[in-house]
Amino acid sequence: MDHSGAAARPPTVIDVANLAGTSRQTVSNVIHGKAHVREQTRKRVLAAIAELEYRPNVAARHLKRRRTNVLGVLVGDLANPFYSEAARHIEHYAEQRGYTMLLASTGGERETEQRRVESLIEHRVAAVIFLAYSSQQPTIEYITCVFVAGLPTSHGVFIGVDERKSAEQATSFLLSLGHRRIGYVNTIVSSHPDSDKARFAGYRRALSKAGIGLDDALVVRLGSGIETPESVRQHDLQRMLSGPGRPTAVLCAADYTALQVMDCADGLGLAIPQQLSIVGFDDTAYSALRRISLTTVSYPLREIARLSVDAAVGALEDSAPKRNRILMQPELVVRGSTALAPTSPETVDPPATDASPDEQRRPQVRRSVSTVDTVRVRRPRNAR
Amino acid sequence: MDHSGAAARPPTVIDVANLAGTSRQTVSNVIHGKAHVREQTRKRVLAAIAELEYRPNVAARHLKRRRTNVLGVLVGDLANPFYSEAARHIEHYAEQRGYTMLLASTGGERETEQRRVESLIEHRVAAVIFLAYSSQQPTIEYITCVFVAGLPTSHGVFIGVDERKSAEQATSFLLSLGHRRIGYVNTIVSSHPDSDKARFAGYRRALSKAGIGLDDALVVRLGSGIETPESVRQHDLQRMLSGPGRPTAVLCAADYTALQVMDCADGLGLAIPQQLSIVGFDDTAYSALRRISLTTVSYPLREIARLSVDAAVGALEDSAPKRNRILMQPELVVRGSTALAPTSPETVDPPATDASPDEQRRPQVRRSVSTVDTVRVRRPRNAR
DNA sequence: GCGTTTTTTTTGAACGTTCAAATACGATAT
DNA sequence: ATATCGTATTTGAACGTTCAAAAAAAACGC
Repeated sequence: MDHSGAAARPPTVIDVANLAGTSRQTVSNVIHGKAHVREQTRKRVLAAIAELEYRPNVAARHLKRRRTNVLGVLVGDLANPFYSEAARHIEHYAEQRGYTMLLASTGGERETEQRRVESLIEHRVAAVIFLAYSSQQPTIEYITCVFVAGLPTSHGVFIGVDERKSAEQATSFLLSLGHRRIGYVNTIVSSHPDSDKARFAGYRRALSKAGIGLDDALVVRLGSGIETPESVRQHDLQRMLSGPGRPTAVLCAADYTALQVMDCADGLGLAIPQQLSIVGFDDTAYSALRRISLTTVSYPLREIARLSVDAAVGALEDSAPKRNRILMQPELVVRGSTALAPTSPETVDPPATDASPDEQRRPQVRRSVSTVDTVRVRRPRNAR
Repeated sequence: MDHSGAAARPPTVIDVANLAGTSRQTVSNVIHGKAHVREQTRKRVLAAIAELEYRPNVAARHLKRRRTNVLGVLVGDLANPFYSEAARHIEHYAEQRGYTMLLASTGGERETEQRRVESLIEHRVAAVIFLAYSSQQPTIEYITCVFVAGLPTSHGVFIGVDERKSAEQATSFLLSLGHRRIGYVNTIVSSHPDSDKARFAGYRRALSKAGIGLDDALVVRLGSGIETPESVRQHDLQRMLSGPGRPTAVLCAADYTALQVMDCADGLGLAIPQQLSIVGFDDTAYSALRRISLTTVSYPLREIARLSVDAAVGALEDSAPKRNRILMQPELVVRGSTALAPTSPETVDPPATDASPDEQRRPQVRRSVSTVDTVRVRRPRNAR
């Protein structure tokens, strides 16, 4: 099987054809199982393919067919498990549909994003799935777009969750636990400015419904990456958590961010959840670890991945236009990072929760069953 | 700027040439800044490019030039931060050198790996960086290979760390803390069978040097993924950790695995590090979190990423042959997941460490300074 | 055996780019 | 004015594949 004599360049259909004693097109036909090919010929061609270890050149195929089987995927930060897990699922579903995933990450920087998108376009990806992007997107007329973050747009398919509502429900849950000073921590590497806004809007709305005004001192925007713990932004977080009017609970725009907050609290010696409740967004694998046990808004990540691939491939292959807005409902997974607010003047009316306070306080216990409905039931009791 | 009248197909050099009133080649020349192009012409071409939002078709370029600027990267499991962080760095360095990253993950399955490699070949990637692969690799003559896992091979560049030595040193460190029953937990989705073997060999060697035999009951191979905590393999782990002859320390082949072990211990109510010391491999971002505070063998991940891109690009662009074996020395980062072994008959001679036992026991304290050298100094005192 | 249909195979052209060679253009020198 | 040279630009061909159409081979009917 050693063809060291041959030039170090990959064999082509013509090489295969020559070896099989036939022509280009016949080889092509065998590969695609299309036209009528005599069984005898087919065998010879297959043998030649195996012999030469021939693999079709997808670039040449693309050129002639004028479309690729590549799905571009744009994520924010691969270090964030939300994105890496999403990428993993997308790769899986894409392959199932006969597509290859071309992954690119923005790192949360506008310029990087632009370059990466350019690169995807240069590769003429058939579609781009945007899991993270700035609002300022170059118009790509000839590329199918699927947006997973942000807000429903006019062009392209949108698949997402109701961010505002989710944040509102998560905040309401904290309110129902008696928290009145609830902080909000965001990250720089976010999926989309609009997602940020929507989540923040939900947070604000829940507060205002409870008659609580927005306190800017409780809002922090974090730098990216766990690995840069001493960034400037991190100091803002420390100040927020250690100041005199520090919050008793914090809503984080991502689990990844929640981990930073949790770590910061650990550093400050704040007990979680006794002194500080934390709620995240995403429900990444780490949040389920007993040590972390993060209460979080769970996103149906696998489903989102499947739907976005479906949407992309569907838009490419089906003539029938699909519905271009899919809105999913995330659910709140209650774990050990949240508890009743420490007794304070504001907490006049401690709500009767279905779990005993003792159970609420033990971080080890994992109660990942409570859903959005639970929150809904609870909110009216307190939102006054 | 709206060209809705034009066909929904990307503009080509010819479109640009027509608009600029010049020819294909001149456009090409402008793009590559090569030949003599009159300033006046150059401007017109650039204007046309901007006007049409032209982007070169890399597939066509590839076809003509007979090589791509794409680096294939094969990882094990994107959910494992080791791989996702590596991918992130590789993407960065690749872009710096003018290359695009085409990421593929094996999921630890032989068949998936094979399909993904096929896909990389079909895309005619200029090189493949193997961060995870089975020993059984198809011979790819016309593709540059860089191996980051496994053992130095005859073909391709090898960049790695001395796995055996690292594992030996980590084990020795545990021995120096007085541990005698030291478990070993591996994962299915590993970088390479040989890496596994090397690490395990190091573990065994350290044990045998200390006069301790191998106890099969202390060796477990875990299923993949944190998200499947109740897998069959997980039960093996539980049994190992809760059995009568349970270990006082465990060496894990990856941080990702160590987290599973840690979580399992938490579930069993085993105090870390008082009742169980844990050492991992990789030093991913999560291991530095105070809640985790995992003692681990730190890999110079960014450096490895940079070197592998350098090696790949170097092999492609330089005529001079580079050294094809780079072996790096990882360092042991001592954090809170390890402590002196609980007093037992075997621990006759507790070593005098430079940290007080009290400090050793507090998980919150991060002492990430100790390196391999520290271990070296300590080992002789105890290894008798 | 010969025209006709059906099946199988081959050939030419094209996808968008770049290399190599050819040509046009301008200027300078003769 | 013409040869000469350097600069600027264009043209033809090719990369490896597939589409469309042509051609060849085989099968069929009478």
